[in-house]
Amino acid sequence: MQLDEAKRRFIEGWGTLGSAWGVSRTMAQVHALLLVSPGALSTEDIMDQLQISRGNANMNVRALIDWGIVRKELRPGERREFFSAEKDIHRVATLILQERHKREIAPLMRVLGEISQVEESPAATPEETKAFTHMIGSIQNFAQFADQAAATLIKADENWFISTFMKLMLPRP
Amino acid sequence: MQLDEAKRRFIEGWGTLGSAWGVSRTMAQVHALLLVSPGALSTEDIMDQLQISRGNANMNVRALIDWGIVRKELRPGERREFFSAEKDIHRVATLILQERHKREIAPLMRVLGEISQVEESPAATPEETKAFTHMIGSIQNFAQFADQAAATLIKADENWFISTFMKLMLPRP
DNA sequence: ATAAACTTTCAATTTTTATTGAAAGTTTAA
DNA sequence: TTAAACTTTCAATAAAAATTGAAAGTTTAT
Repeated sequence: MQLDEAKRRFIEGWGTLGSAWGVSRTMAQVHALLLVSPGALSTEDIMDQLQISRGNANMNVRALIDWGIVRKELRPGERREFFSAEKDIHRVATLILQERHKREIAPLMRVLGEISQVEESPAATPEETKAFTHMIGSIQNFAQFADQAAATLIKADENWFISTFMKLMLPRP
Repeated sequence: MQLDEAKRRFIEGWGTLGSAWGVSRTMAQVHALLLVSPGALSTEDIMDQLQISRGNANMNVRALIDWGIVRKELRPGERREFFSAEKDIHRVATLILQERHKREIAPLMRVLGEISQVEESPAATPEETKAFTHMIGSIQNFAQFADQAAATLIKADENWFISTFMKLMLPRP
């Protein structure tokens, strides 16, 4: 397979993965394009390569910068902006995790905290209330654990020794 | 807060979380409703409580059954079907993880494996090709590690001792 | 065999989300 | 200050996804 074809397939695959996980297809494709481009690209480059409009390219690049996984790059003597993706995959994972935590997990945790304060009332049996608070509590515990574990493990994978050690030690999923 | 209000808020919050992670809002809401309902519900119950059509309720319940997190329940002497959610949150997490792996991660990994076979060609510099295969390789490694770690950690959290131990030992994210 | 009680399907419709493109805004150089 | 070279915005439009509801299909009891 030629490099161009391989890049095309990566962009397509990354876009598909993104849309399955709630990231717009185009945003994921812009990210993929920047990931596999050796140098920084201009808005026009992105428009050309992905066949999208200027507005669309601009919005999605801006969103990626918001996520912290794409950087503006200014070149002396050039007026337009160039963009490049963070290439360290562990850093990408960390940044995405942080952002999703902030945007989606934290708000849910707040709601869980509030509704776990549910009061006993004549309208519901004590058993029903207890079952509910138990359910909410176990979701809270699990989310907190998963959250912490994810961040820790990304750090762990950055270290070759721990990574290799764990791959040997952990049973297959 | 009354139990009903708390349940309503949970259903809303779970629906919002779902839609941010690529699960349809309604599917997540049906799941949430079943999670906080002590007994099994009929299609009609779901329609009433979430104010959705019969077709919609049926499709989403079926999808949840496909995911393995909702079960049909048949009652002797009743013709219609009742549905109940898996209440063990660790099992829910495991099943969701398995399904998402199968549907979204595995196909991407297949693509990554194929495109990592990219050949040297006159159209690209060896450096460019090497940078590409390095990028793809690090995504492959990371995905494999994360996958394995996630499954292992869910199992770990099922065990109170390990869970508590790790919470003490792992640094904060 | 028929009817009643359900479940499933799917074409039409509605709702939501993404995209366009042109106008408005900004920065730089002369 | 003006013009050129860009970037950003946003109302209109297009595309995608979810939803409805009625018809078709299925199962069970008689």
